[in-house]
Amino acid sequence: MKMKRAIQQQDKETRKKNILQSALDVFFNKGFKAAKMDEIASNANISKGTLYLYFSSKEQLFVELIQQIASPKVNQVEAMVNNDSTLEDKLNLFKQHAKNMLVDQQLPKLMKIIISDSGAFPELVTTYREMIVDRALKTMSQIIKRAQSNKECRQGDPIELAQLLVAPVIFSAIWRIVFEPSGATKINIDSLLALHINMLKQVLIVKDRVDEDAI
Amino acid sequence: MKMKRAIQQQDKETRKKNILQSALDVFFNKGFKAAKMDEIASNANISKGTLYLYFSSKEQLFVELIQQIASPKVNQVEAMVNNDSTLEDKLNLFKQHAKNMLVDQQLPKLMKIIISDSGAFPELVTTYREMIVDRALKTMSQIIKRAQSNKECRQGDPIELAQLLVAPVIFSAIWRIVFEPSGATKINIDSLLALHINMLKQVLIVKDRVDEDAI
Amino acid sequence: MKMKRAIQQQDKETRKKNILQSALDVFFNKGFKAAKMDEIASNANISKGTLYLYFSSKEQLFVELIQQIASPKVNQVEAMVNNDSTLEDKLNLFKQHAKNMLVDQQLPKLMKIIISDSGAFPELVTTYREMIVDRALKTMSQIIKRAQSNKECRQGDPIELAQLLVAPVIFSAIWRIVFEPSGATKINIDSLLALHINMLKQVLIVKDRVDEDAI
Amino acid sequence: MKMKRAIQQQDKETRKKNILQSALDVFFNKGFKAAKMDEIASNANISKGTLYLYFSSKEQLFVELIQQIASPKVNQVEAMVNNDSTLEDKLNLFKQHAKNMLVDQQLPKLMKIIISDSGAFPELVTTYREMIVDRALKTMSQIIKRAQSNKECRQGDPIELAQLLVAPVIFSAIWRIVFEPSGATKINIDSLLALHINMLKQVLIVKDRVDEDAI
DNA sequence: GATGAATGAGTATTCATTCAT
DNA sequence: GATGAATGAATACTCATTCAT
Repeated sequence: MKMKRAIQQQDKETRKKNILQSALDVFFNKGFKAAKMDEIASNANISKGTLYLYFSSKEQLFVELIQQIASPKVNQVEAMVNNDSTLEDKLNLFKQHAKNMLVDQQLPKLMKIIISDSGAFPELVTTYREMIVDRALKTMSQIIKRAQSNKECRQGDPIELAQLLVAPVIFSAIWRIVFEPSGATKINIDSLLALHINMLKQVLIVKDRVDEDAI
Repeated sequence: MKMKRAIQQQDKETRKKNILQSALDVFFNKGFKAAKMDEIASNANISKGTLYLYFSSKEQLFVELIQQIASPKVNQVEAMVNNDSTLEDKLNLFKQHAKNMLVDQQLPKLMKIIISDSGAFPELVTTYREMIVDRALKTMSQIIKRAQSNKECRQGDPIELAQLLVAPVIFSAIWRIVFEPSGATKINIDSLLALHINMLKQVLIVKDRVDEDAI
Repeated sequence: MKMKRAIQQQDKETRKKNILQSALDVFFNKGFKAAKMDEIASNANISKGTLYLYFSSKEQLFVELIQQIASPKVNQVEAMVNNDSTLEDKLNLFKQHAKNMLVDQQLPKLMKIIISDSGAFPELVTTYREMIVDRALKTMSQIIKRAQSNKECRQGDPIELAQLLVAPVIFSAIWRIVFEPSGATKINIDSLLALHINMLKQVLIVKDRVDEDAI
Repeated sequence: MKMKRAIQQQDKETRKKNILQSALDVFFNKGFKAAKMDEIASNANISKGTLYLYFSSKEQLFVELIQQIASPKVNQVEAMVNNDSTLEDKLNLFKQHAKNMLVDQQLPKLMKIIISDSGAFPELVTTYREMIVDRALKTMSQIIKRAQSNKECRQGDPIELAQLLVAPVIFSAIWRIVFEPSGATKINIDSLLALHINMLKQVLIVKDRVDEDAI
């Protein structure tokens, strides 16, 4: 059965979105090499030929998929720092963003794809890291650095502190993506992140009174 | 040139080890689907045909590889709990084990393979998780639970505390495996784990009474 | 952008001519199999769909192209014989016709197509041969035969003499079509044909005086 | 049914020859684009996979085929000039070589392939032309030039004379390759070449003195 | 009538697996 | 036991043809 034609530019964009969504599923489940263009096409309810009207090759589809997903996330990450509340507020905000990201799953799925196909697409890993990962960690470490100069935060390498802040989010992402589908106990994201952030606040945030700090 | 025949049982085992090591490299770098039996064979200095004298199929080689690597790790993990020192000692020990694991890279590589091919081998993920991950987390959480009943450790869900304990190790593993080859700043494992464990000690360990500690 | 409708019969014919011209270029450059309908269409400034309003298939377009080009040539060839001048005049006329044909290139291009796709279209080769080649050779051989009975021309198989007359034209056509585009020294058609015809005249034409002929 | 294995280097060469022979047939009949690797393989009584053990791609097979056929011909052509007999002897020798070439058909088939796929492989045309065609024509024109300086041959551009010498051979090749399979009257090569060479001798060869000739 | 989006049969190429040597 | 030549199923990609707009 023939698909309705996408004559309008708008329809074409929609069609492209459908294909990218289907591609995300298939690349995510199978990895680049094992993903079949046929499967991506039929999951998007189009024929193989139509796929090639929108993307000139498997590789181009793959690369564009990564970019489409990754791009909007950059700003979200950056948004967190343009906000001059207290460190505590920022940690709370981070918790919220992290939760959304984990629930939405797009970024975790992307992460899984990147991990899987890092060997075959080293440039992609570089791009993704520079665009998202380095940026996010840099943003976080700047927040911490600023808080440290305010005496709001305890001392310690800001980059390593940012890594420790982020680690449980990565852990949760992998858990959900890799282990839960195979029957693992589900992680309670809310609870885990709350515990994580609470503990961090306890160690990081300097209480105003000098004497309390004197451990 | 023909390879020497592996007449002795011992030689056979050595040959198998070589193949598995080669397979680990190739599966790790390419993923299951993109890995070529030819490459695994030639990296092990044997012919393609010989490969099939030791493993009946690519899939069987893959499965056996996972098991061969995973099995010995189970005991290492379990060893940590058979030791009734203080929580602080145990956290130090964990730090040491974690560092070794990250330096040795076998387990991180296995982790990458599992993540990559989880879609194609769900049973394998289950096995790996039950054998290693669940066991490790359960062990950690038991340590914490015990410490909590000793009043040595603050309250909080022991499983989630174990997850937070483990998270930076996972993070470091992924960083080293995925990002460092593509040019990321290298993680200082020692320093990061030290910071992590120190912070954890600060929040978790209950200082009983000042005088007891001072002995 | 939509093309103007070819409402008038005249427009239709023009459109068809355009398509055939475009098809000639493409079939000539690529051969039947490698020629793309898309390219033929866009070179004719119409859409792929429109092509099918004029020709029901690639094959039909091909066949019709051959016929369209070949047909008018038949009469040109035949025209040469309906002319009762001397053999020398006829050879001069042949030289002129040959030169025009080589300069115009349509027939040489057709020849290249026929050679290339003879395997796939044997009936076409038959048609083309019967319509053009056999006819031309027969015409030539009749001229020669007639001249022989006039004692204007030396003896010898008229068909073979016709073939030898034509051979340098075929040679020149191939040279121009195949070799010149890849950098070969250009043939000087005028000069080559003049030499050819002069030499032929020397051997063929019987000078009036009996004693000179007595070799 | 599996083919016997080519273990010895010699067997491999034989296998390669078989494939090239099959490829010649198929490329000759269909042209490069329409030729199917499957057909080449099955005509050589091997599987498609085996083809790729000997040639890495269709294009490489094509190029190697051209070279394999063309290379040995170069020397044959050159051989004609290393011989300091009279021009008449050389023309007779040429007649003989030309006949052999036409009967053997390998070079005519190659010529047809070159003509057909000249558009897609311009470098190949260049190579073939430089290796064979230019060389042959240059050889012929040198023979003529030398004969002209000996006063053995009449004046005229040696290159054009060489082209006229060669033209009927090209004509015959095309006739046999393209027209005879579709039912054309067969050319009598012997007779046509004899007539051609005789006529050439008449115009070209300068009879020194009547009495010398009369011995 | 004209368009070009959609289709799917057709083809080059790869690679796990077999098995004659 | 070891080898690597042979196989053919599997898969990315192309392009003639159709037909909704």
